[in-house]
Amino acid sequence: MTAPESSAPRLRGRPRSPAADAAIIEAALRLLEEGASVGGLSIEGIAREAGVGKATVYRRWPGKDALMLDVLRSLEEPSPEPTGASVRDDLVAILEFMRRRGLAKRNSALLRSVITQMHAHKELWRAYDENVIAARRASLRAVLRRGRESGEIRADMDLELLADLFTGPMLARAMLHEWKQLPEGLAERIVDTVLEGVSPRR
Amino acid sequence: MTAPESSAPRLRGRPRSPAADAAIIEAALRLLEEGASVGGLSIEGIAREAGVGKATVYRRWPGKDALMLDVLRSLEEPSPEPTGASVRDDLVAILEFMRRRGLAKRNSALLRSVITQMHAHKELWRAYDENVIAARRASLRAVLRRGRESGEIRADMDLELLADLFTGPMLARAMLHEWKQLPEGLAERIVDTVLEGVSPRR
DNA sequence: GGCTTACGATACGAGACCGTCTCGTATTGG
DNA sequence: CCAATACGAGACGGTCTCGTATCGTAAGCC
Repeated sequence: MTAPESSAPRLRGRPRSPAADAAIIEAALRLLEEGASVGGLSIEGIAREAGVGKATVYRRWPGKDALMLDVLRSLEEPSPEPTGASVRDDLVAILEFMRRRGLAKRNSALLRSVITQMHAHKELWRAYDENVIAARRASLRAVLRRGRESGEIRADMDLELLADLFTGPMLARAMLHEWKQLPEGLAERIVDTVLEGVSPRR
Repeated sequence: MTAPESSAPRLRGRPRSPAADAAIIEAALRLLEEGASVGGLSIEGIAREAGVGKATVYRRWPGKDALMLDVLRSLEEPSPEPTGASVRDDLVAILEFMRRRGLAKRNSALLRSVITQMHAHKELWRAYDENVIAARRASLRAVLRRGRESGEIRADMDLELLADLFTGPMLARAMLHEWKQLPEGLAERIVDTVLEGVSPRR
């Protein structure tokens, strides 16, 4: 998954076990899923859950922050390329991607914990923000801009606000009432409603 | 502010100091503002910050969870009564109320921490959810229902989805990019855009 | 086989916090 | 004055985690 170290390929002696790498990250994810907070995680607990010595963790990461960053990175999947068919379909695809991520259960409980716990360690959050969120947001903005040029979206709209109008409802629902699952077709309904508006008789 | 005990008015001996009540809750809020996570708060730390003995805290609350609940309650303000002028104005009023709460700085940093940290202690979250969020949601739903009856809102809309469409953007923005403040007029812009839709030429 | 490094396990001292308890003092009612 | 309770401060034994170090063993390279 994630190789904490890529430089200086030591050849002497026994190589580090990739299995341990994976076991550690898996254990951290498992604990987070079970409701542990980022602040409540301990290296000691993670090592125990992973069936691994503490030293094996410290050999790979200098501390909890660095480990957490790799844990987050392990969740990343490439976001979908806009097909370009129509702006409406691209927006649906992006929201549907979010929905599936939220449903993944792994992320559902996790994103909540992460997003806010992160703010405590400002550096961690900045790293996550720049590496992950910024990319997604840029992709979304590109789609919106295209829609404005093609006439599918009113020309006077603030792109920043638009982005929140589309993604906000999905995010809020995922973060606030997790268990009320994100139902099939939610992405389409959000996109179409925001596009067409809530008032009657257009 | 919040009286942890209201029954059994002990008359014997020295009465409990209301100043201590307030100091403890204030201290907890101060620590949360400074970025501490709910999980990271300690009774010991709160007592220290409040300039109060630990026993004084334990005399009032049995543990951290009960204390946290009162800390949250101390943030509550009555949500605005719908004026009934128009559904559009009522929606703006509700969102504007959310915006001001988010700006309060006290809540901004805090709500983030709370909303997700809470999920760890499921009971705490349920209590907060039932006591606070449910009431606001019911008020919002009533406004939406009224709008549907008065014809300001299309009849085929799912109220649950509508609620998320209006509140989601505000919530998401407050939770994700705190520092980018919630600008003046955001409530109006969200409401009007969702009502009228994003597509051009209605 | 010999060298080197990683492995799981565990011991270690340091330190934070827990919840209870005990100080000596302060503040009420009777 | 006296009994009762609250106060701030902090001692106490206990648990947990920290980050480091040291076991004996395992797995690669030469």
